[in-house]
Amino acid sequence: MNKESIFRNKDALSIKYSPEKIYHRDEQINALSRILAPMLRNEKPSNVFIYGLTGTGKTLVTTYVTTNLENFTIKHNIPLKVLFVNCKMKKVADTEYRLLAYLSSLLGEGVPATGLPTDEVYRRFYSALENIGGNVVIVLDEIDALVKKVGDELLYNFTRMCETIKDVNLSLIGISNDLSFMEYLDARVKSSLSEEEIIFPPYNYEQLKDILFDRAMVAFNPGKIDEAAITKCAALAAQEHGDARRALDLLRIAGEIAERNGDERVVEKHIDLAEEKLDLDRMSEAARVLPKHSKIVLYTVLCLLRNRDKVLTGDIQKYYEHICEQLGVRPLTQRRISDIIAELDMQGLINASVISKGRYGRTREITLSLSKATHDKILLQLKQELDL
DNA sequence: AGTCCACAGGAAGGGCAGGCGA
DNA sequence: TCGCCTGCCCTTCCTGTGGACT
Repeated sequence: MNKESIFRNKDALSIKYSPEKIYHRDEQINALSRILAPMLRNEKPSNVFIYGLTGTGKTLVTTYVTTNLENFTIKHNIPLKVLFVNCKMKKVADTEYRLLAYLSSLLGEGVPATGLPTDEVYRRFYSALENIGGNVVIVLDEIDALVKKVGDELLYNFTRMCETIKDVNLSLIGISNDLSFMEYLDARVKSSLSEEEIIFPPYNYEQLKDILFDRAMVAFNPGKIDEAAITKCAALAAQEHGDARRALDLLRIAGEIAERNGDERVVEKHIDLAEEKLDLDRMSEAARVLPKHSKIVLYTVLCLLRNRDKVLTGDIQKYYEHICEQLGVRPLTQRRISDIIAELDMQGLINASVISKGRYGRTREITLSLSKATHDKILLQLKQELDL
């Protein structure tokens, strides 16, 4: 209690924090503002498609612009409603039905979590929209995840809705991490959704430094963090496609580690420790919430990769069945295991790539990119969770 | 040039749970 | 309570495929 804390305002390093100044995104802010401006004259704006890798400020800029827009319209008495949805939110907006139900609830129209036919949910959503009237902006964050899961028919319906609905200026903002995502779409959806496109390039080292120094000023007490630690953070994040979110996480965790160790200030060493911890935490949490059979498959992969650097689907299948026998559970079929491996790959828990071994068949080659310590800890965690 | 392996991955559908409305 | 709907997990059946081998 007597010691001065390292942090002054830790929230400044979280993703929920909206900084006073957004660095190196003036171009994108202006572009989005110009696109949405027609709403201020009660005219329908274009739909917008926003691309950029994780941690490039897409969501930050979008919320910044829409919040300012809302504040302005409240002052000038212009009807505007902004609906923000993260399509990756499990059990909330990851299917067509749930997304519509969630949007309807934001508009004040209750829709049960399941049970209704989809056309009825659409009908309720339409009527909620028409009741609200005026200007409505729907922001679909991580839209690529949704489309990959449920197809593009939903977007087709949405874009049709933009054109047909009465008395409402409806505009869609789609945000995606995946640059190739547009290729999956139906041509009509593509042209309608991307009337306007805004691209968020990755931050470079210098830009990340500006952002981190700015946030560190707010987050840490004076003299509690080394300049070298911040530049190291920026350098690490710049290597990883300029992900500002990761850089901020690193800084926050480094601060926490320093505080816990009772150190005076945050130095480079703490950043290294933070990087290790970040990897472990991400893996550990992802592994913890996996369904049972996915856990067994992950456990299998970790076991097999303890003394070699790659495994194939067939090896996993055999060992998986062996573990299932040990546990006394009925093993799933190869078809399902193939999907589970693909799911684990999608989540970044393993790296799987399809390769051909000529006359020895086509298969997936699975590797890991974990430190030895993380590997062992996750293996142990799964072993305990599975009761092995 | 043709064969053939060991899967990948699409399609269809079963079965169960959760929920609504009559 | 019953009929119906969606979501989810899974199986079965099937076709497709890259490239080493013959």
